[in-house]
Amino acid sequence: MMYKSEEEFLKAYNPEDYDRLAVTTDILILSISDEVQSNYRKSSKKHMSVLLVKRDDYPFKDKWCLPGGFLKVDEDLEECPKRILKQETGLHDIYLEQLYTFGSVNRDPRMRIISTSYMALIDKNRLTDKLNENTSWFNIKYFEEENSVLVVLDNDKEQIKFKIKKELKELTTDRYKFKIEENEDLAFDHPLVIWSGIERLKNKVNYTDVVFNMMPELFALGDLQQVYEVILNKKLLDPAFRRIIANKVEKTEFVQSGAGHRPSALFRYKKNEDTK
Amino acid sequence: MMYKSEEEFLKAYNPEDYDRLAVTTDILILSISDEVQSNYRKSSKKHMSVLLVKRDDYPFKDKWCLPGGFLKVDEDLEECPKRILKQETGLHDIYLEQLYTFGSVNRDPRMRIISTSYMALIDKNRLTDKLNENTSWFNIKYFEEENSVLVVLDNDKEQIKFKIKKELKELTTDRYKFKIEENEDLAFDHPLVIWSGIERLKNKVNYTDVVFNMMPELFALGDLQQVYEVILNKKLLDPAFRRIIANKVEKTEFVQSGAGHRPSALFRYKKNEDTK
DNA sequence: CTAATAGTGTCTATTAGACAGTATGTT
DNA sequence: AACATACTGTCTAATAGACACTATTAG
Repeated sequence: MMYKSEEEFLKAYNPEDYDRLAVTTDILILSISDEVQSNYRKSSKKHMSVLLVKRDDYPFKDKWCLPGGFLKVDEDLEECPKRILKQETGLHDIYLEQLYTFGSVNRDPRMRIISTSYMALIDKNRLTDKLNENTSWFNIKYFEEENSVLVVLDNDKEQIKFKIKKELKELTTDRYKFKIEENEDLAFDHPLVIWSGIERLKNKVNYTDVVFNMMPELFALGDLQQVYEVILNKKLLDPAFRRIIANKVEKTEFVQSGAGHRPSALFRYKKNEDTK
Repeated sequence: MMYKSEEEFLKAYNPEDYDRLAVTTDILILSISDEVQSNYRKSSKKHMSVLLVKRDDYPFKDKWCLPGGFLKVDEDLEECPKRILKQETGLHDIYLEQLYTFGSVNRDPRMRIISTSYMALIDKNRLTDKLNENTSWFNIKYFEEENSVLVVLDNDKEQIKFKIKKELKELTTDRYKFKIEENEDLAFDHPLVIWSGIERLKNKVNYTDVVFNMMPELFALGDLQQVYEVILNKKLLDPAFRRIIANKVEKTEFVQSGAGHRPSALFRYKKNEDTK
């Protein structure tokens, strides 16, 4: 059919002619948690941690899932995760990055739902409000094997495990696509979202400064190094690490003492002026 | 409201209670084109090129845009770009990767539309069918400045220019987010899609083997190098280039001769067995 | 022979990895 | 003094950049 003008076209256009579907966003909120050691002289052990919500309604009633919600028609797509984030943590102005959009036909039993996932990186110290009920931080550990990863989440009371299979994509790529191999405890396709986010963070850590979104204003280099280590899941050598981050941080006049050993100087993030 | 069972919940669930919105996908189809030189001894000059479609209806009537279409309710999200790709090029089994999901409230005058963009990489030699009418390949050139990029597309008859502004994201990242600064000729937010794709490809070229999706079965290393050069938009040094790709290709018994200079050996892509 | 690209050898500069050492706090 | 971490010096290995050279074809 041909129309004479855009106005005429739009007047004749009827959204009701199309099938119903909905868009939601899910947010992978990541942070770093400290585990206090029994021996007062040892430094605290760090973990990555993720904020999960226990579903109190169908579908997936009583399972854990990522915070998320329906997109409103009058709200930009990126506003949706910001709104949910504010609701769950009380924080705004935090680092947020789009991860991936999932849209298999049967991912939600209610109706056809397309879900865009986001990753948020926060510094837990900024959390002042109490967490909502049904909400809890889970420490993340992951064990990579040849073609799969086992991810273990725990919050002292409960443990959640899932396994992701890495399948080499057809054709010529060395990138993986993922499939859920085992999952008992998490709702929807959220294991995929969690693992996509971890992979993304692992990569990004090497060529961006995103980590500093998870750090407090002032920090010791040893702590910073530990954060890199838990994200990358491997030990780093001190001198190499310090060389690499040298131009990303600046020393302050403050020190952190009282831990039974040489006090560490406190640093702050310094934006690198020479952007190549 | 509380329900006794999942069945009961789903029975009471009414999709009609929610506002209408639609999901579309747009595909950035990239390939490499050769420009034959006047001097028979000079090798052909290569360009990246993108497939565009001229809109024959409102909105944006008579403007160029990326191929795309509405997601059907009974179709997985990734099936949608595959279907459109088949329709536009006659090809299936081609490299496809999700880029980004755009969802500003007013990106489409018809109704609320969320659009997931994909990037497809193809080897033009595989194209046997004639292109649809209203469809054309445009060569891509881009000029990067301090905080912006000028992208110029042309297909001999028409030239399309747009300018993207790179804004440093708030907070601590060195990644950019983009904004359209100038655009006369392209529909929707497609300049953003095109530039996101080019950036993605530029990065990926360094740590994956995606380029080989744009190469024929057999190719000369000089040609391969030129493809890297047009993607990265800079000259590479021969020895360095050959060192880097050495373990990604294998020499065949074939050569390419008849060009007024030393014939080049033909290589084929070789998957690297040691995946670290 | 000439123009043009194909392909290699090798030196240098830069960066990453490894290890051993010194420094300095608390109990 | 003992422990634990903070921080540095320096050697070595690996990688990237640069340049100059040799090789081989059609006309």
